[in-house]
Amino acid sequence: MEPERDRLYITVDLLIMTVRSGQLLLLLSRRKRPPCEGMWALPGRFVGAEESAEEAAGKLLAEMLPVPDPFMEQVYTFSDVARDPRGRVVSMAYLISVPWPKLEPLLSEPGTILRSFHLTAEGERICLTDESGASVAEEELAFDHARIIRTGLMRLRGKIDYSEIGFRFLEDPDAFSLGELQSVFEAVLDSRLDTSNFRRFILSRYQRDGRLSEICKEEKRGRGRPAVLYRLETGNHAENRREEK
Amino acid sequence: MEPERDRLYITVDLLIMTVRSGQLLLLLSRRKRPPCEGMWALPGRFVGAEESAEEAAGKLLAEMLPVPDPFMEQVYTFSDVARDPRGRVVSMAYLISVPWPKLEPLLSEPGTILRSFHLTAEGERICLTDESGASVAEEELAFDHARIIRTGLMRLRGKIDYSEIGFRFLEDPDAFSLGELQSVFEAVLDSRLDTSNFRRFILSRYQRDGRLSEICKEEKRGRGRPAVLYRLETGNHAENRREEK
DNA sequence: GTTATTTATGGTCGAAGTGACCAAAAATAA
DNA sequence: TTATTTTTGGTCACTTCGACCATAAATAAC
Repeated sequence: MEPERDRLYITVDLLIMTVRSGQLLLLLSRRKRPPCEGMWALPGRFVGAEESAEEAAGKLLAEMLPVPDPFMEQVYTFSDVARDPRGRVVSMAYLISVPWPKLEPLLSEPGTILRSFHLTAEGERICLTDESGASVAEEELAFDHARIIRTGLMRLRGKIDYSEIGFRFLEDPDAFSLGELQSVFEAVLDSRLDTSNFRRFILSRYQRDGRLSEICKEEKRGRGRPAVLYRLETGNHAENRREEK
Repeated sequence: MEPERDRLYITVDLLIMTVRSGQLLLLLSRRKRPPCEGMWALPGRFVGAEESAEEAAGKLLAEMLPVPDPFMEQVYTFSDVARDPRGRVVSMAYLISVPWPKLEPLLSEPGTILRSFHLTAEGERICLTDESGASVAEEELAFDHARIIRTGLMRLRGKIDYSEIGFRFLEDPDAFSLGELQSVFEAVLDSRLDTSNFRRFILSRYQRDGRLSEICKEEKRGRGRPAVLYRLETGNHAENRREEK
């Protein structure tokens, strides 16, 4: 698709995030074409005239990473005039939470161009780090994607302790331990949490209204004492409260 | 402007809100043209190819209601395929907080087509009430504007107790009493608050870091004991935390 | 097999915050 | 002068939260 001047286009850009061994990962691909050729970019796609942005984002995700039952959430819409040198392109950003075990086999498939980067933030600047430790500077990111990533990360961090988005990174929301959940929170917030306090927080918040229930304790992997497994009823609870600058 | 088929358009729709005597008001205008002729609608405008959505929203506001230093905030972007019968129109909603004393003279000017409605919510449904008590049903609202209004109201309510948005409804952010601020909160939340607890909440939150400071006590209108006046430093504090469903 | 290590679970303690009150001060209205 | 209204300040019980500590139950090390 070649954009025309004097016309206005909409794209969706995906913030595909996952948590692997205590680290928050973001998926980027290297641009093969100008503009911004060779730079790292969020996967994106133009929105067609016959589809909603949600549908466009869903289709793009299905093409690139056919994960079952993906969790998508609109983050923000970026409409600066000069954000795309090709012309007038408005970008709607969607945040997608994927459990790492579902993502990992898809990433190693031959056709995949997506690569994962460890995502953190230092003050206002985001930090993206390669598997080898090499970091991607904000200047190496295409368009205004650094800003989009920053917005998405702040959104995720802001929502994690009052919405269910943290649970969407769990391999199996019907059988997880509190330790696994804590690991997700620590990866997202990039800080260590007190295990005992975290347990109290989660249980008091979700077990009170019966959405979090103990399931039969199975024998589990890992070193220490085996953990009780829980299940979250993904009810349509009131989950709208706070927002972006 | 006449939309073409097979093309995609972007509009901004404004949620202009104010607080008058303890009530939250929203501005609507009656549509003069099809589609949705005769129905109540949010003021809106197409986004041109040479302007950002923020600029478009600012221009529209300046044309219709030239309030000084308006406070705008992007709420959400609505992109359902069938939301506009003319074709493919994506709407970006902006929330605008205006002090009633600045708004009132503009509303009574001859050219103004905007009218104010008392906005509340009963569960999932919004309630819009005329000055005379007559209510506007969700079905009398154009397009998907009922949904947009609902999203905006929830956003406002969710942010009011941790962001500075409540202060933007005050006539003078450099000289207000806690009673005036409480009245704003009560209007937005549509519930009564305990005066003493509200005072403690605001002072502990904003006075601690020096952003809220007492100013010299002027003689003031009203009945009871005269109030101490405060001033808020509208610093660029971290105000991004939580978001929409 | 015994000991160290790791992870999970449970609890305490004090600081801070919150909701429901009460009371007094300082103005106006009756 | 008295009643009413609004502001200001305070108490008290309850909850929440951060920083700890202790124990249980598994594996890893020796």
